[in-house]
Formats: sequence, structure tokens, C-alpha cells
Amino acid sequence: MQNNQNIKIAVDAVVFGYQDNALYILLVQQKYGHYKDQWVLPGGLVQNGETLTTAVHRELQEEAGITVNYLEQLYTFGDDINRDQRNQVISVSYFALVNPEKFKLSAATDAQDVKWQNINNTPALPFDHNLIINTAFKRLKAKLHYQPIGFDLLPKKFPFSDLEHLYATILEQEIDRRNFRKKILSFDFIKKSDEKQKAGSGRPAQLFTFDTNKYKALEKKGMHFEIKFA
Amino acid sequence: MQNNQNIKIAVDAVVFGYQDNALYILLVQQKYGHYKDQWVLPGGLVQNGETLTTAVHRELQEEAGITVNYLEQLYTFGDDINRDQRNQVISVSYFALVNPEKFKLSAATDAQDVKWQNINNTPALPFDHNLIINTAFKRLKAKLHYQPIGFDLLPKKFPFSDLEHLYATILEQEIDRRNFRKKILSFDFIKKSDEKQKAGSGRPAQLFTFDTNKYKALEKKGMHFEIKFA
DNA sequence: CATAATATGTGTAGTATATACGCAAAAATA
DNA sequence: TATTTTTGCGTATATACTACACATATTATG
Repeated sequence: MQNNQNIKIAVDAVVFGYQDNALYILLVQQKYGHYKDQWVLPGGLVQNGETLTTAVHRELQEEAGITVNYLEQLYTFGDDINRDQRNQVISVSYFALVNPEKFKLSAATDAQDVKWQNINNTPALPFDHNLIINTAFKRLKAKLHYQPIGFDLLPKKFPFSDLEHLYATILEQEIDRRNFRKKILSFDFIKKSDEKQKAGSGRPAQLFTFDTNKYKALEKKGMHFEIKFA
Repeated sequence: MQNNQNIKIAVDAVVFGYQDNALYILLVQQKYGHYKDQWVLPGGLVQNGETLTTAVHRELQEEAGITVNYLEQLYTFGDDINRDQRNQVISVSYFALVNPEKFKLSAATDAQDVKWQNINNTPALPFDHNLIINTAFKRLKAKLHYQPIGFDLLPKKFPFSDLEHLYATILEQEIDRRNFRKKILSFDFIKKSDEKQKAGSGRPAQLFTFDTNKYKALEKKGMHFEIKFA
């Protein structure tokens, strides 16, 4: 096996969070090195003997003190030789979701600072991190249609209107409240909670939960989650 | 940047070919080294200064003398530390399609031998190559439903029955000939060719072609290819 | 040369799904 | 007590999917 290969492998993560009807991504500020003080996606080099998945979890813990709710591999970026100025680096990037309970970021040990950045207001970032974010955002939009991942962005108990606003916000389109509710309920993996929403103004909403086990069971039986909008 | 990382990066490709109502994948026989004489997916280490895409094309050329019709990144395998016995290696794997005109494999320079292997009869392979093949096969099945990639497995001019058999073979399910034809034609990106099939037995079939430009135009206008079966 | 065999080409009725749309109920606020 | 706000439901219409049968063009057979 040739031994002169000089290419590094990193992992990076695009972590989405949703709160107050807006979508955010997690950014960290570099503490050391060539890119010190710059805001970037959480991530870093894979260690010897470490799996890719372990590396992502470790970096998220070290840099943002966060444990994600949902994680999947996104894409591997290695077609721009100079994406890192220091050395040829390939980034295996990941797509992650957290719910608002995780929205408080603990002081990070390996990063100078951490923040939630509104996706619609993302600044220019080093490396190809804007490209990675766009790729992840497209994936999120697509998945909302054919996989019930919206629930991973909400608290365990939520009113129907929150789910509806989440879809409307992320997909940037209006949706018919009545048809949306009918369609989601027809899948039969949403349970009524016994609680009602602590009232704001207007009629108090029933709270619902996503029943993961029931979803998995239905999926095994051949159910196919899909939701479209006019 | 830490400099003691000792992980290698390879690319591997699952190349699908379709002929005589059967689906095949491309395998190569190793010429040198620890895995000499074993059949594996075409691939190898990425060279310094080389992009991932370039690396795949190079390997396919060197090992099988083939140029593919369609190529996309599949998945990056790096969660099994010992997938390669020699060293920790991460495989960025690719998914590719060729049409029958490319079915003749020229003598490979960097491999001992090359062959088309029927997918239903794949032997146990070294590394995690069976896992990679399964992942690719799932992707192929899924994509047939929502992306018009079947055409990349057929010659430029083809009778409708070939397309139908391709779907039936790969998805392992019967499909209604009449509804299938109606649905495909309704998208309006298939052109009647002026030719008719050189006759076997039975009524000679009209030959069709997939109009790539028209497809792209329609896609821009918001058309969404999707085909389901009962 | 006539008949059988084989594969292609088309249409329609019935069913299910998606869309459009309006009003009543429950609470907070004025 | 009236008004505002937000939730909770139902129905009629349009669209898409499904099931299904027979005529046509050619080659093979007797």
C-alpha cells in the first residue's frame, strides 16, 4: 500500500435548530491556529483508530457541548483541492438536528465561542462551509417531504400549529392548515398528549407527541411517509 | 494542523450495467499486493493533489478501461476501522451507470482481469464491498422511482418494452404495461425515433429516445419525475 | 399459402387521493 | 359582555391512480 499519501480527513457537521419560528445552524469560533477567531462549522480532523461517527460526536461535544437528536452523513467534500489553505483535506460532512431543549449551548472547551446563527443571515465562512451549509439546507427541505424529521426539531410535546409553522418556515411556502393536519394525522403515528398548551391568546391547543415506535412499526408494514403542498 | 494522522483515503465505484434482462456490476481482479487475485470493486487510493471525482474516473479507466454514463457520490465508509487489513482506510464510494454499448470491457492495464457480475449472484468480497454494493443497489432501486436514470442503462434508442423490463427486473416486481407506458409518456421527455426495431417475432416496436434537454427544461419549470407501482 | 403464435399498441370506467374552502368552539383581551 | 385570536373540524370537486381486454403487425409453423 502506497505510503506517501498526504491528504487529511476531517468531519464537519451542520446542526439545525428551530426556535421561535426561525431556523438556526450551529457555528463555533476557532480558538487556535491558522483560522483562529473565525466562525466555522463544528468539526475537525479524525483521530487515528477513530470511526467517522465517533469523530463527529466527539467534535460536537468538545466544541459545543451538545448531543444531537438526529445525525446522518451528508456528503464528502473533496473536489476542491484548496478548500483548506494549509493542506489537502477531505471533509466528510454530517447533517444533524436538535430540539429546542438543547438550544442552550454549554461553554465549549475546544472552541472560543459557540452560537446559533439564523440560516437566512449566514455570513461568508472560510473553507467551503457555505457550500456545505447549502447542501445540508437542501437536504433538510427535501427530507421534510418524505421523512418525519420535523419532529426532531420540536420539543417532545408540541401543538399542531408549531409543526405547521415549522414546515412553512423551512420550506418558505404557505400550507393549508386543515389539509396538513388531516394528512399528518392520517399516518397515525402522532399521539394526543393529555396536556393542553399553556394558554397565550386564543383557544388552547391540544399537545401531541410523535410516537417513534409506532412509526417504525408502520414503516415495517410498508407505510410510506410523504407530504406534498399545492 | 496535527500531522500524525495515519488514515488513507480511497475511492471505490459500483458500476451497474444492464443487458439481456439482467443487472450486472463491474468487478476487477487485483493484480498485486495483499489482496492479489481477489475480485473487488474498481477503486484505489486517491493521489496527492487529485480530486475525488478525478480519482474515480482514473481508477475506472486504469482498471477497466471504461467511461461511465452517470456518476454520483454514494456514501463514505469509515465506521469500520478494520475494513482494510493493512491500514485504516476510508472509502468514498461512488454509484455509476453504463449502457450496453460500453459492455465490452477492454483489457485492463492495472487489474489482472475484469468482468460483469450478475448482481443476484455476487460472491463474498473482501473489505466491506458487499455492503457497498448493497447500499448502491438500494440507491438504484430508490432512484428509479424519482429520477429518470433507467435511460442511462439502455442504448440511446430503445423499445418501450426494454424500459419496462428494466424496471421490472431491477425492482423485482410486475408492472402494468399500459399504465407504465401512459405514465412515462405523460412526462413528455421521450421522443419517438424514426426507426423501428429490427424484428424478432411479434409486432415490431417503435424505438424511443430520452430527450435530455427537454427533461432539463421541464425540470426547471417544476416538473417532478415520479413513478410508482401498485 | 393459410393459420397459429408472439409481442406491440391503445381506451375507459371505477376508485382513491389531493385540493379548495367556511364556520363553530374555546379561551384571552378590551 | 363583546371582540379578538387561535384551534378544530367536514364536505364537495378535481385530479391522479388502478384495473382490465381486445385489435394490430409481424414471424414461425404446418
